[in-house]
Amino acid sequence: MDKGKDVTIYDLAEKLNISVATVSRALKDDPVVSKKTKKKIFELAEEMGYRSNNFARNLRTQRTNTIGAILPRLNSYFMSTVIAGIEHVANSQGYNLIISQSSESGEKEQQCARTMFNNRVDGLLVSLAYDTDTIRHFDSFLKKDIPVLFFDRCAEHDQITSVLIDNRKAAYEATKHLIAQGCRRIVHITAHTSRNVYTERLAGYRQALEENQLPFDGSLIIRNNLSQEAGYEAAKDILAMPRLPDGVFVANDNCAVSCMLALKKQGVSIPADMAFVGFNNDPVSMVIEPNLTTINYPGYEMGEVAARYLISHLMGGAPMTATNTVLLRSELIIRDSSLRNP
Amino acid sequence: MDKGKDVTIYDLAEKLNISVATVSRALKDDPVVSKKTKKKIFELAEEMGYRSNNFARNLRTQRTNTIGAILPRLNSYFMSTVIAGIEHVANSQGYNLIISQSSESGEKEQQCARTMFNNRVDGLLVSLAYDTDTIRHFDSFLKKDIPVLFFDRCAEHDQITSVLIDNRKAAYEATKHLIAQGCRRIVHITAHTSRNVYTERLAGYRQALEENQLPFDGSLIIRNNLSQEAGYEAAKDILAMPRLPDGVFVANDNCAVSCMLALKKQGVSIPADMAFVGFNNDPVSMVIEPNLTTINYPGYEMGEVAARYLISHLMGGAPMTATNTVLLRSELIIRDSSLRNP
DNA sequence: TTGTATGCGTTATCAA
DNA sequence: TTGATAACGCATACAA
Repeated sequence: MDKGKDVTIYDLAEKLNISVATVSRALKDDPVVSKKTKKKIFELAEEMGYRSNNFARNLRTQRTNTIGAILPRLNSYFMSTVIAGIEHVANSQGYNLIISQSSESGEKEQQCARTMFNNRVDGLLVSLAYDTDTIRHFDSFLKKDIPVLFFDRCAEHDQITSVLIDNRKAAYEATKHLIAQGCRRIVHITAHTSRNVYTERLAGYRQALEENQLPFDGSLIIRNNLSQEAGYEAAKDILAMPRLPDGVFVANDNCAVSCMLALKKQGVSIPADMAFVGFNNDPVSMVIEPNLTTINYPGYEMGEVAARYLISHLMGGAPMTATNTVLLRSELIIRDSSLRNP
Repeated sequence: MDKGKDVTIYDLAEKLNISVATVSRALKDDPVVSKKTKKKIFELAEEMGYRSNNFARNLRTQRTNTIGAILPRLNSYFMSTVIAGIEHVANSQGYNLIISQSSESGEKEQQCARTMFNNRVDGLLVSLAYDTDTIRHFDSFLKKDIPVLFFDRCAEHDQITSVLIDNRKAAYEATKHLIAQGCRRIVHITAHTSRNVYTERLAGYRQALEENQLPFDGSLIIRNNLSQEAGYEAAKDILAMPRLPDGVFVANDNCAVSCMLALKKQGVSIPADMAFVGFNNDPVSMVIEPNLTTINYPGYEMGEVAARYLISHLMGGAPMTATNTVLLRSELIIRDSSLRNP
């Protein structure tokens, strides 16, 4: 048990008086090596505390066994849940995971991509930043046939598969539900961006209005960054409206919750005066009173699916280009914040 | 712009009719290379889309420029905040971050450690799992002088520095506050483990009782896994007590919040009947009504400090063995859940 | 200031 | 079934 130096296959080979080639093969569990030698080698490796050198292997094989993930932020409930799912799959498949966050900045996202590229990840999982307006920074990957996969915050690209839910449909269901509860003037709070998830949700909202012969009123759309603080601001905006709305559909639970709190403080009764629906099924939706009706967004599953998909491709499975989009199931969870006739 | 093949320093050298050694040195910005040649090399590198091969370099230098992080779980508010802090520092210092989760299992933690070891991380950040009872799985790192650093969930070890808050003191303050609010029978909900953070909090709780001549009553200690579900169960336990408590100090906001919800549903008035204090300053503490008094636990800062500490050591800074413990400031945030005489 | 030559630990291609 | 050996791309000791 030497302290400083690492044990290599040369050490093993020398000690057993065989060639490094055989040792290498044995360690890979190559069936061509005889059981006997294999056993000898394994035992000695164990005894000498051998560990394979990944760099040398990577250098040789030109693969890293590492997948990269670029996320807009790490410290949100949804994203951390997704990461947990990704990590779980990656780890169980023997892949390493390297993670970085774009902090919702397109510029930072490009940096992250470059770093991932230089680290030669075998594949890349990405959820786009708020203000990413071009996805050319992934071209270098595609050019080298390194698969890239978007999840949640996606963009159209014919070489990149997207894993997401049907945001339009989910928003449609949410809005329809509010209408069914008697709402006629429904505010929609969404992000100030053209990121797919938000435009789709807006589209679903509009569709539900139209199908129910309700006019679309642009003054009922509030755009902000969907943070907690933004929720308080939104409440002010709502209270300042010449005619108060009777329903609010928010593209994010966090923002919905703080908005509800602010409105409640001003004497607004929920759901009687205003019914609320959020998005994500964040744990806070169960803490706010009344509990928030929301869209269940399976973050953990999304992480698992995305990672599994990427890895199975890396392991020589189905080509990615075949499928353009993988849609996960989501569902409306009805709670008290929107139930007017219980 | 060849598609398949990577550009190497050999390509650059050949094209410029100089040696690879010079190219290598120039790319490292070695001052020994003349400005002129350096410029030529940089320009060509840019033009040909050269990117350095980290494996080759790592293989050569025996360093990876990567730090590993093992966390009990990724999908909790606190932990994801810590990760964000770690990632921020690592990234800005040019270090890669590889992450894995032990899922609160000591066994899985050992696996993670082994993987990190095989990936030859330059340093390791660890927050221990619930049921980790030995830390021998980090010996292999220490033997090779790979620095290991604990944060939040720590264990005593004379070669491992710990970054944490003064849990005992924080719990002491929390309990003292409840006593000052008139509480005399204070329940403490904590984890079913001997992990430092929980034993320390319990110790702080006891100390506050003793200093105020209140008897310690083991039947007032509720142990569970501090999850949301556990909070509901804890509420049942509390309501089943022969004599109801008048204060509750929970080692975790999430659990506190669900416990409060369950108690409220049963007609318990908070803080009048029972005052509540949580731990962590999780966002839900601001959503629950009344808002939860809690200990502010600076997760992001903790991540930053831990990462910075490790990296500065790696870059040849202060040796880690000098400092045993880095204590971060925490503070009691008083909100309505514990304020009896407003 | 630049060049030569070697080793880092594996894997893969031959040949035996 | 095994062995010898050439890459893989880079960094550095030594020489020039």
